[in-house]
Amino acid sequence: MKNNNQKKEKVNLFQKLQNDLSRIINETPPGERLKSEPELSADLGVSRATLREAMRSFEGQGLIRRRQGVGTFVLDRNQNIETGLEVLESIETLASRLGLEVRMGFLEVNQLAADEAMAAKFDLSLKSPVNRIARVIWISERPVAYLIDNVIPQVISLEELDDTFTGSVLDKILRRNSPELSFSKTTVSATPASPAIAKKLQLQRDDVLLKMEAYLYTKDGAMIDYSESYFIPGFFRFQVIRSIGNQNPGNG
Amino acid sequence: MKNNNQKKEKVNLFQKLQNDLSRIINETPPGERLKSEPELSADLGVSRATLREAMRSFEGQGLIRRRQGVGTFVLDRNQNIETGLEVLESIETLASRLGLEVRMGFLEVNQLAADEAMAAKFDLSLKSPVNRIARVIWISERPVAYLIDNVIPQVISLEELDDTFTGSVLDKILRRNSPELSFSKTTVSATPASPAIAKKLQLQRDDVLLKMEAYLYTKDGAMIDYSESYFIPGFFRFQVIRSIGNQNPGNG
DNA sequence: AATAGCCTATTGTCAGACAAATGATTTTCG
DNA sequence: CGAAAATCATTTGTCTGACAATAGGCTATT
Repeated sequence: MKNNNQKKEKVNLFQKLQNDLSRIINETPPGERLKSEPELSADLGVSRATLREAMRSFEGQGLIRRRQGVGTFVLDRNQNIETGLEVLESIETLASRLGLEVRMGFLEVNQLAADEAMAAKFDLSLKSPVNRIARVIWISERPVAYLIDNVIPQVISLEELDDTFTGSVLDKILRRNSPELSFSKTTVSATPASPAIAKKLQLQRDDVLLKMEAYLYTKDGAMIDYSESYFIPGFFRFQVIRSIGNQNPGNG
Repeated sequence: MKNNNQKKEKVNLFQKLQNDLSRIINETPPGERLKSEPELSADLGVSRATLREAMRSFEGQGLIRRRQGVGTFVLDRNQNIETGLEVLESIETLASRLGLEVRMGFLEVNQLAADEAMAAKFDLSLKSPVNRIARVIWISERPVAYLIDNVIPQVISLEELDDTFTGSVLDKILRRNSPELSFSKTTVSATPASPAIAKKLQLQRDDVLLKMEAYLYTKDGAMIDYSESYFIPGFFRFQVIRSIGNQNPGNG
């Protein structure tokens, strides 16, 4: 009996591979070549086929460039956070995937009573309690984003927001795997910085911000989190693949 | 005399596979299962390993969900897309779909020589001609957007931009159905209005604009149009559905 | 010195095999 | 008979080894 796999943990091999490969890519200076695929697969203990799936995934994220006959090269990320909008992930998860060092500043947690607008969003009655979690995200000693989550206490109570809280409501819900999430409906816009936000982000008032409003839904169809996010444009590039719609069949 | 923009017949196998697979996914109703990987790879004429690289790429975009022992399923990515970003359409088509009356002002058409940045985008040589089409969009007697298309002359020549031209490069290409389009890679950002654009949109300088940069690709994988679009935020709200990444393996 | 051809390293693709997970089916047994 | 256990078929996950295609460097020839 040939057994080349002594022990396989329950964790997803592919995810572990993605982490390892992500680390290697991040540790490699932009423009440099990675080791060859046979070498890497040997180093990482996976087959070349599996490694190539991960490579393809990173290529799709614009982190590497593969050239047949030459090698695989690390692209210059230019300290930009560039990500697809199709999949929702926390900025902390995104940053660690990109090898950027982020830290959180100015965590503010309040419980407030729902005003009319908020009550309507959550389909709650007026003055129901809503937990508001606001934070500033720093990258390389500069504030780059301001994020506000409004979440109903049934999903995240104030007691849960202890030392272990990283700041990301999304990550917390995902980690405990309850409730099961389905999708987020996000609206993209632009806005001048209000005085309050400008101060937090060390900007001038009315400087330009990219704004996203997101409604997070569970598989039951309940809306459990309404967030407003403000990004300094220079640091963030959000991508989306737009497919070609059904053409007008009338014209042939 | 050597224009290397002509595509070799031997197009990227992976790109072709992505197109085929994309069509299959789009034709499959959400929630339905795709054929098994061995079947699909046989249908599409590629090996299972290559197919799986493409699958991984689509999984990363949140289009499908794969479950070991069960199959691969098409996710429901458009619960409600009204002005969603998922599908590319011209602003003229969008407006007519919404019953808005739009008109075009300030159509400007130039031919310019590609500078370094533009040449790199199109993979052309320096100073190759590029046609630039800029226009202002008006809705209800107010300018609301400024759109710039840069397109290679092989796709749209200056002679084609006659009276019948509505202003939309996208619509023109779609109407004549050549070349066949595949998708657009769009980046969303925010920017203050430059003096030139502010004047065209009747704004103050440094007023906030939503900016989109889009690269339009044909089914051959060639990039044929690079566009910059500036929208006044109050008039546009772009939505996108973001699915939850599969953080938890094999847990139905 | 310039050029054409060869060599080698690297990614691209393939075929086949087995492992692991899942849901349906059949068997076992109280 | 009914429920639990075992079995089976299907499907994705991963591995192995091989060959093709490409690019860049090296060498021999002119």
